[in-house]
Amino acid sequence: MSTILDVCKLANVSKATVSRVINGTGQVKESTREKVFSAMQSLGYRPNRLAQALATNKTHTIGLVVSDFDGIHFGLLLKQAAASAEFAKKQLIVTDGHNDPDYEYEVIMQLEAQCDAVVLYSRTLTDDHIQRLHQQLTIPIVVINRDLPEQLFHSVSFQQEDAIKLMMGHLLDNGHRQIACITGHMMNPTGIARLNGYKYSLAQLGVNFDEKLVKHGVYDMKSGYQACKELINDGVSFTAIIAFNDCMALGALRALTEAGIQVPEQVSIIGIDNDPVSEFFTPRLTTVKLPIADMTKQAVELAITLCDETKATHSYQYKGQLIERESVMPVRSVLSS
Amino acid sequence: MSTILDVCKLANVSKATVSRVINGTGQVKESTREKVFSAMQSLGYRPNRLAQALATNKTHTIGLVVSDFDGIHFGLLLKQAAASAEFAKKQLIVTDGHNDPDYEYEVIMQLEAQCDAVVLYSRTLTDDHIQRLHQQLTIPIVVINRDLPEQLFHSVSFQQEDAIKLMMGHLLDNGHRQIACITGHMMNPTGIARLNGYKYSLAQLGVNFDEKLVKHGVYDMKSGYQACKELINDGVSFTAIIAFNDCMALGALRALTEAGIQVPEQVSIIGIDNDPVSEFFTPRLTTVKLPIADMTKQAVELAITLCDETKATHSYQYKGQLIERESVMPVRSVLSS
DNA sequence: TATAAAAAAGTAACCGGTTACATTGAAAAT
DNA sequence: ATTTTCAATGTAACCGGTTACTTTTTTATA
Repeated sequence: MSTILDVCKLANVSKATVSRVINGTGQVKESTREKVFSAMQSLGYRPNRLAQALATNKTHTIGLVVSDFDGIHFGLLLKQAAASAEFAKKQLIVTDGHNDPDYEYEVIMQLEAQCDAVVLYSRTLTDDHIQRLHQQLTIPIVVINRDLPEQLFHSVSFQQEDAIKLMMGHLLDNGHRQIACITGHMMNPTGIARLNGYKYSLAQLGVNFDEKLVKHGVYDMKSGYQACKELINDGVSFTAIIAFNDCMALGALRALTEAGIQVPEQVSIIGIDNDPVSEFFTPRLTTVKLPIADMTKQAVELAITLCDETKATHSYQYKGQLIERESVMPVRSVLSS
Repeated sequence: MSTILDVCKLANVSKATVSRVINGTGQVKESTREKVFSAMQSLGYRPNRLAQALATNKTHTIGLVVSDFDGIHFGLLLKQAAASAEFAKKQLIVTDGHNDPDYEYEVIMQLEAQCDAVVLYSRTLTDDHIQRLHQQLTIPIVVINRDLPEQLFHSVSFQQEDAIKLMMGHLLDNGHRQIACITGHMMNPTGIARLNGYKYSLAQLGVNFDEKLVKHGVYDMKSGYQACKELINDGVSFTAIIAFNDCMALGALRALTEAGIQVPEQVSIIGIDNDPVSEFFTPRLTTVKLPIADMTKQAVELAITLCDETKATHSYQYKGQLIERESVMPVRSVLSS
């Protein structure tokens, strides 16, 4: 791997001059520029990014941290982040926190010297961790999908509670009253906000909250499947299931199918995310779209802006959008009444 | 962000001494070590990785390059790579090549100064690109899922052709003779090897290869869906579909379902990958497992080994394993005969 | 043609670490 | 008491770039 010195020798100029032609800064005679260029060419020279970063204190890199690489939105998120980063000619470095808050915290702190800004999509970090990060870090951080009480940092968030209300509204409008709920993790704000939405919607119509109708999943198909199976085995009666994401809804669908329960004729299901696979199941899953790609784009672009200019705290809010497909229908009793 | 100099001042020692306690090298008096430690502590000091890398020419980082972030195996691959890397206390930096061979080539060359080794899972790079990479790069490269004629570099590969033969064998054993095929990209060796497997198996039983039964997809559900729709619209008759991955098989399943064609009663489907979602569709998809997690683990571990020692070219071969579920059954005519 | 101004190129310090080598001081050996 | 040995620490060069500042060369102006 050749260095700038090799280029210097071959082109018979100083480091400064080579540096100037690399960066297109300062004044360089055309003939010299060509000399240097061809030297770089013939050596296959590529400036060492680490050295450049060290010297300029600019890495031209955005760090993207997720709690876990198998996160549900992970694919879309990464793809969009990569696209936005490349568009701005920034490098993207992606890391996960192994679902361990302390590890994740360390990972982010380590990123400080390697990035100009970081985008965080965390499921595991506590609010307190995030606060500390915000205080300690000297580089800007943009948080996706996390609302902290005070708007202390840049964030791109989603109206969790409203989204659930939207889903519940759809179910309630279709006459459902016995609505089972498959939640996600309950240690973070997302799960809590969503459960609040569920309870709120129930209360609005004077339906009692029934603990037995609530099962906790971990956002994957398997846990949705299992939660639904428990629901069935428990013998509680319900006419609809609301799941805190599409994957779990789809897992539940499978459990229902296995149990010989018809969807949506006997039980309706609604999910949230608008996961690409949802359209391919039978019946096609009714869901609420969580615009993760848009949110990611916003977050990465904001992060990129923040590399160069300090800005007052920005925060963007996105909301859900109902996508009606085939997994929800009016409850039988309503039809026949 | 504090530097080593801040620690020096606070602890009243030289850079060398601080460096020694950071790395646990050389001799340092216990009392001094403590002094330095507490200085680092109170400053929240973290050594700058870039500077360390520049000085030592060791980055403790493995680069993972994929052609595209929405690659099918992407989730599992990343998760496993992250786990293996962390286990060895290496940083993992992940990049995609935007499905553009030249861009991908550049990305990898750029990684040279930032990584000690790179693991490549490429769908877009040509054999020639890979050869050039191998010649140009001064760091080792491990290629997943790619067989080059000569064993010039480290690789972890999958017996593509045999896997297809396994799938075809299963279909043929079940009496199927009219087997439609939904392929993937045809510009890379994987697609070609797989198609060869298809043709070979057909030829073995003296079944004519019929161009009309072959449709090209791009490994996602949508293309599988569309390919299958075309098959139906074309009016060609077939009793089974073999798809070059599970996603496309699942897309085809959806198309069949929509057309009112029963799976597996009227048409059998088989995929390859053992994608986690395959189990949740109805009917559960019969498939051939492609042990991507194992392969990734192998590749990353090999890459990590190669950071420290130069080794002769290694190459590992994995093979497929049939997972029988519910989407394949004996062809009707055979049953009734 | 001499001189000021502008352009081109070079010098050297710096970014934040590591490390070979030099120096210091104290314990061990003579 | 003197010399040897070695643990403990410091000095300075280096990694591969950037950049403020200086010097040299060229061009423009008088």
